[in-house]
Amino acid sequence: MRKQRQVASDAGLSKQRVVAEAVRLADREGVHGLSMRRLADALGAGAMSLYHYVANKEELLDAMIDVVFEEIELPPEETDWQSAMRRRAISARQVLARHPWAISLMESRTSPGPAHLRHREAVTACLRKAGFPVLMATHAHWLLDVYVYGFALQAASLPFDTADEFAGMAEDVFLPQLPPDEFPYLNESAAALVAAGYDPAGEFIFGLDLVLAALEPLRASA
Amino acid sequence: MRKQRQVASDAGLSKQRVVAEAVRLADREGVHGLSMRRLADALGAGAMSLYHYVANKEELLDAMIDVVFEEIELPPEETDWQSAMRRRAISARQVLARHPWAISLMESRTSPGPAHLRHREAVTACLRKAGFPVLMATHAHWLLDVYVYGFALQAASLPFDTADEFAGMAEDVFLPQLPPDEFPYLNESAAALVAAGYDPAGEFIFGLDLVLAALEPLRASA
DNA sequence: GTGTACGTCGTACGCCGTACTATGGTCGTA
DNA sequence: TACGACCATAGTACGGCGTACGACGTACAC
Repeated sequence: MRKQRQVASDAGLSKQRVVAEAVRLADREGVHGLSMRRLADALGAGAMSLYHYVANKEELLDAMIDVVFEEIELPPEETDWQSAMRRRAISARQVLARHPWAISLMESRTSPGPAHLRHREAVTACLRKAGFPVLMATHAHWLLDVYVYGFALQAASLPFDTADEFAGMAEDVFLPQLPPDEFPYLNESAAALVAAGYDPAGEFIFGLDLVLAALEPLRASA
Repeated sequence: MRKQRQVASDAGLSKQRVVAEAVRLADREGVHGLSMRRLADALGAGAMSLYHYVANKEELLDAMIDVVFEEIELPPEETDWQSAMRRRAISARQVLARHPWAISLMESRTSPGPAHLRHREAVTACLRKAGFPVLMATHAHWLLDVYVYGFALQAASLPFDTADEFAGMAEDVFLPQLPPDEFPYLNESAAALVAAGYDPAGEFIFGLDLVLAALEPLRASA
């Protein structure tokens, strides 16, 4: 019988369990709150035990990113390319909103994991089958990724998440910092945004559809 | 007379000097290489002396980001909106390529500095004067920023910078990891990309012009 | 002259990632 | 059943981090 631990599910460690708990911890406390010691505590283990499942923290972070990619829906095969790309982009945005730490990790992870590669292959396949010439498919893929990750990056850097939070912060924080004579246009747009309501999902769709439409003409030029 | 220090330019510290040296250090060693001690060493000072110019490291990072925004060209006023946005976007890409650490900092900096605000005001002004309705200007501004920062984010996560480096890594690293039967499309596009040559500046212009053209129709609908 | 305020310093504390070493339980084989 | 090998786990320790604290020189106002 195993020694009693402070965690209910004490079914022994495994790389999968370690990585999953790391993701949960990062979701809860942000990437700054993720340390090997705290992760080990959360697993009811000693700090050094983790190093039997990951070579070092870098490898742990790589594995966490790949978990994120596993959560992103692959482009469905049975529809037109725009719907397929739309689906996977929306899924990606949701996943990245759920795991905001992932964006800050992307910049420093250079070698893609298996789920990431599978994802890239599926997206490239979808674009090629839709009639994009090889290099155009590369451009389109790149642009779509830029959009998805760029959006997530900007969204993560905003100190609010909902329309209400935005309205509250606009009144209490932003507008007081923006003298109307020095920043007339920012005042105008902040006021308009408060009136209209800030809607991240809608904002995402707006730009996404613009990008998808802009890519359409590049398709038949094979 | 001041005590002799290990650094040539020993004209006394100041917040500006501290921040400038921090930027230089981050350029040279990356954001991981930037510690208060190393920064103090580079300035020929003790670690704690820095805390008379910045409240804590967070404030230092905020100030560094604002220095980056100072370097980005404001949209010129005398041309059409597309040329103006093009200029400032290209400038932003160059600046972010020069300071790759800036992108990883953006995600965690939530309150914009003065240069950042001035920049936002200028961009918003340019779009409004070009005839974008208030909310459309917001959408356009957001989309352009998504593109610029998203591009920089992706570029920073690539382990190569030039066409030659890419070609070398493709042969030595990427293709060996991609069994052709499992990843046929990625193989195809990697080969095509090696043949065509990877060109980050060109890739940036390609997507930028696509986005600018897509935004044009939103302009007159006031 | 002398008080005061400020720039700078060394030191200390509690974190971090992780190298090294020890330990105890499990299991294949005799 | 006994033993030896293995391996998951734990303990300790080291160097580096951000930074709180208090002491030291000295420039300047009176």
